[in-house]
Amino acid sequence: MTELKLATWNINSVRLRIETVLTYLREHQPDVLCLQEIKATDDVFPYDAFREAGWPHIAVAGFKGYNGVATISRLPFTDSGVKHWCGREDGRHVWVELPGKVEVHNFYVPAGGDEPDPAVNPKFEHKLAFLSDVSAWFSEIKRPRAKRIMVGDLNVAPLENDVWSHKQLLKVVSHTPIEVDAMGVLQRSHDWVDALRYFVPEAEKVYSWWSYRSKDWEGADKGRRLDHVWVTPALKSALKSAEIHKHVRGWEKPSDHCPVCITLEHPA
DNA sequence: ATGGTCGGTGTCCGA
Repeated sequence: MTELKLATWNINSVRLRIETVLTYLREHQPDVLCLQEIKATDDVFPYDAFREAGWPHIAVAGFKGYNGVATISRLPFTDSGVKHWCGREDGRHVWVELPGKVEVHNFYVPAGGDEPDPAVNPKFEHKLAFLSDVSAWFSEIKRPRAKRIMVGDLNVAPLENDVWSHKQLLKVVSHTPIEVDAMGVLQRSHDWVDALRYFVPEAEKVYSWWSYRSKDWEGADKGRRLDHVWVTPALKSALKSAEIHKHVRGWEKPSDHCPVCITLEHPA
């Protein structure tokens, strides 16, 4: 393996958008694609479509109707598994190990509902507990030279220029100080490097999600960066590029998220 | 301006 190309994408129903995903795979040729919100159980996941397209290695943590994550790959897995969080088996984390002992953790963090107060909103309480539990786990398994990648719809836009208006979103779930703090704890739990911001200056606005509730998503450009790719320090020097594939948001019948993609050099 | 639009366990719920 000389180069590893890995993308993450909240697809908002893998069955409805299977042709869209295949088009993306053919166009961008990632070795590994991590999907979130597949909205499918394991038994109805479209395995054959991915196998026939050339991505035969698939790990799924499915769930009926909501959530669900899947990692599809051209490279075989040397190990894989599903982890459950907060006492629920709700399809929010699947992990795989690639040749060269590179672990890829694919997450769908709870969105958290509308009210950013854990005392009155159980969904927000769940989101904070989820981030806290994952942080504690990464702190436990942390090893200085571990080659790990964490990706997914983390449902937090941590930096001022990860949202269209920092001031107007301070009380909007995804950008509140309490979530941004929780994400900071998570990021420090394994000294994660934010791959996109490794290449894009913090002063530059960059988004991966634009609401469906906008007549003109591109013109209004009221986006947020909710989708992330993080790598451990051992992989930092291997980072070659990170891109947001914004044009995909403009395709027909799009997901409200677009893919985020990184290229790593010689990760094995 | 507190609406708006999606998808699926579809005529409500979660995003």
